[in-house]
Amino acid sequence: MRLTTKGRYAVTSMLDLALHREHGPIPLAGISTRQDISLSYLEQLFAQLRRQGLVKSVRGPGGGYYWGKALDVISVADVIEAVNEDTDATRCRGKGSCQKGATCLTHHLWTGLSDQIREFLRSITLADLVVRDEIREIASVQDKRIQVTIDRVTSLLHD
Amino acid sequence: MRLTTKGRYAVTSMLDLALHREHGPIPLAGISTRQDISLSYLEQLFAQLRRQGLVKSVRGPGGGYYWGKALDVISVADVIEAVNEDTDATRCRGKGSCQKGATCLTHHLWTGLSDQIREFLRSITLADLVVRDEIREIASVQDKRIQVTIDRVTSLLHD
DNA sequence: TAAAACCTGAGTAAAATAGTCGGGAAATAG
DNA sequence: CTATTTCCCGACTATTTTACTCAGGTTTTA
Repeated sequence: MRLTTKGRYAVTSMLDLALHREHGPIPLAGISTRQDISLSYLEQLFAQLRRQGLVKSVRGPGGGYYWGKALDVISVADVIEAVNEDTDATRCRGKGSCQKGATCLTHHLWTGLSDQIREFLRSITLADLVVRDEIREIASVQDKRIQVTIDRVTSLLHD
Repeated sequence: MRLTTKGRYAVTSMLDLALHREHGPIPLAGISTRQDISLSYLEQLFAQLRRQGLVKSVRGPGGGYYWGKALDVISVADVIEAVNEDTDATRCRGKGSCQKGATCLTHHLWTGLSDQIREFLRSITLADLVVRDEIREIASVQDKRIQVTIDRVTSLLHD
């Protein structure tokens, strides 16, 4: 289990998806605009999320992504692990054969600690995050801001 | 809060230090041999640990490092943060001014989540890890293996 | 049939990781 | 006092990861 910005992007994107779920499939272009993440990078992240079954996709106009499981079944740990494809954390890949055949201190220590962190992050689901008021409010502000931008561009086009 | 191999090296080293604390100051050369981490890299890590007051040093022969605080006061989070000098996790450095002045979703989500992870890792101290039997046992095996190597080299020198 | 969306693979600049190298400075054992 | 042991420091470097871009697809619907 590693914690990096890549995982953060993935969690943020999944949360954006969850917050807009009433609008049907969500196109990546929208997430890209709202969360300021490049479209191509999002495509790569979602390809991994899709392989793990965390999201499903619909192609063509009106298409986009939607959650592949119930929100209270998708944990933060699931999302992070989906994009972080684990480089072995223990050098010995759990075989206990690092350091010339002997089991290393790192092995037991870090696998144990890593398991605890994973368990902790597994206990937090997307559903937990969505119900938080602060987050709902920010999402609403983001939506409004983008609507204003769209309106402005639209009016310019009609001048 | 990030979780990488760098932090793991630091935690492992601090634990090695803790396990050998009855031998007085522990030279980095010993940790390097036991944990298979390059001496120069250890020096860099311990320079950061020393700046954070997690370890103290004694120079000259018989010198080495020892813990700078009681083991039950040093948490895993302390050690990881000491070597990970935080690259801002939120892009806006906690100012809430990311994304053209508005507060981003990432900001609240990740700072909150990051705080929870930090709190969790802060609750685990080096003292907690030291008392675990598996770890004590592995350390003992490591010590024996190294003694055998030393004996072998010594006998070769006297042939 | 055109456009909107997903999909794929290859490439790439910047950053972080995981070191190396070379030379110190302080302390102590002999 | 001098050799050795240890910490100390800064610069350099190879590799990997991150965070993208680009150039093309394919699928589906209006």
